[in-house]
Formats: sequence, structure tokens, C-alpha cells
Amino acid sequence: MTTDELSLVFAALADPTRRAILERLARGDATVNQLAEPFAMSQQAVSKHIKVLEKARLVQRTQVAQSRPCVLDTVRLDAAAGWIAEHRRVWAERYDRLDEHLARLRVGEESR
Amino acid sequence: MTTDELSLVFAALADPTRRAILERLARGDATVNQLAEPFAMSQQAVSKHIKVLEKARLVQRTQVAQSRPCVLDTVRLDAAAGWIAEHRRVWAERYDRLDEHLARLRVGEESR
DNA sequence: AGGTTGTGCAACTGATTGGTTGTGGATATG
DNA sequence: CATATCCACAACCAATCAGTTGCACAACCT
Repeated sequence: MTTDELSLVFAALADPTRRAILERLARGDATVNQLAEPFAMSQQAVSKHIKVLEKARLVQRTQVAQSRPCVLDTVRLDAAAGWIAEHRRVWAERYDRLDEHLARLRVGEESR
Repeated sequence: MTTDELSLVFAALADPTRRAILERLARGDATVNQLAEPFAMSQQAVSKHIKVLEKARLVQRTQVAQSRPCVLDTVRLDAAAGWIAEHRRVWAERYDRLDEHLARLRVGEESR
């Protein structure tokens, strides 16, 4: 996954409405109207959110007659979690605990 | 962590510059100027990015004389990864593979 | 004291975001 | 055929974002 694609995924996840949509889709596929129902916003607004999720490739659309159900795609989700885990790991190799580290820093500060 | 805080974290991670800053910080603490050096942008711009990371509580600042080093804080990072893992898990319980699922959907479509 | 270094704040700008309303197209249903 | 349902496109709007420049201030160096 490129840097840009990763940015799209995180940006998509940065909105509560979109995360709620993903949570809903984790429990099963849904149409736009089904997804829009719980929200105090227009169908078009939800449609826009879905488009963002689609561009981030977090959901796939299917075509069933005039309905276009959304399906969660977890590949990018895993990639995003992977990025976090990777850098979390690098950090963990350096320090046991943040508190300890901060304490070390403060000692340096006091020595001024 | 509240929904808003989670949004701040994901929004902070959605920018390549900010992710690069975090990657740098994973390898060790750094000052603003050290962080700004690799980027083709002003120190003030980097300072703004750091502020975003600070509000998301992904970094903590310390004060050492006139310098204000940045320290990575992985707590929120873990929370963000946790959110992904949780909903990934719910989804995984339902379907083995996306392909299979999509195939099922297409069968339903044909039966119309 | 005077200059350099490290940093933050304020004001401005152009682009993007997240919402709206209005409309129209494709697909059922009566 | 007429009507309702599901959805997307377009235009618009206010707010936020990511960058800039200019400046100020505190701390350190000579």
C-alpha cells in the first residue's frame, strides 16, 4: 500500500460517522438507506461518506437491481493496523515505559 | 478514549508528514528543528503538525532550556490499533473470505 | 550588551471537507 | 403507463486545513 493510500484509509477513519458505518457493516452488509437511517443527515451526505470509504477501499459496492449494497473490505484495515503495530514495535524496542523515559528527561532538565 | 479523541488520532495519522514525524520519533526523541530538517517546508509548518500530534496525544513535549523535544506516546496509538482490531474481529467472525461472500451476494442477485 | 538559536504566535491564502438542496436516472410495483 | 424507491451528480456554503510570511521572545554564546 502506498503512502497516499494509507493516508486515505486514516482520513476515512477520522470521521465518527464513517467509523459508525464501518461498525454497522462489520455486523453485515447494508444498503445506503439502511446505513443512513440512524443518522440525522441526508441520504446524500451518507452517500458521500460511503464514497470516501470506497476510495479508501474500505468498502466495496455491489449492484443488486436498483440497490447498491456495501460490503466491508478488511484488507486496508489490516494494513493500517499494521503500520501502527510496526512503529509501535520500533518504539517498544527502545523504551520499556513512557513514564520511565519522561523521568529520565526531567532529570536532564533539572541538571540545567 | 472518546469518539472525538479517536477521530483526532486517526486525523493526525492521515497526513504523510505527520506519520514521518512519528516514524522519526519512534527511533528517538527529537527537537522541532531536527524533525523539520528532512522536509521541504518551514519550521512553523512542522510546528503546526507537531501541535496536531500533541492534541491527539500522540506526542508529549518536554522542556529542556530553549529546546522542546518531542517524545512519542504510544497509548493512543494502541487505542487506534485496538479499534481496528475489534471491528476486524467482528467481521472475521461472520465471513471467512471476502471473495466467498461476494460470490454469495451474486447468487442472490441472480435469483431475482 | 549584542548576536545567534530554537521556538511559538498571528494573519493571510488556497484547497479540501462536510454538510445542504435540487434534480434526475434506473429499477421495481400498482 | 404512472408512481414510488434507491441512489448519484451538481452547485453551493461555511468551516477547517496546510502551507506561507513576518514577528517576537526566551535562552544561550561571545
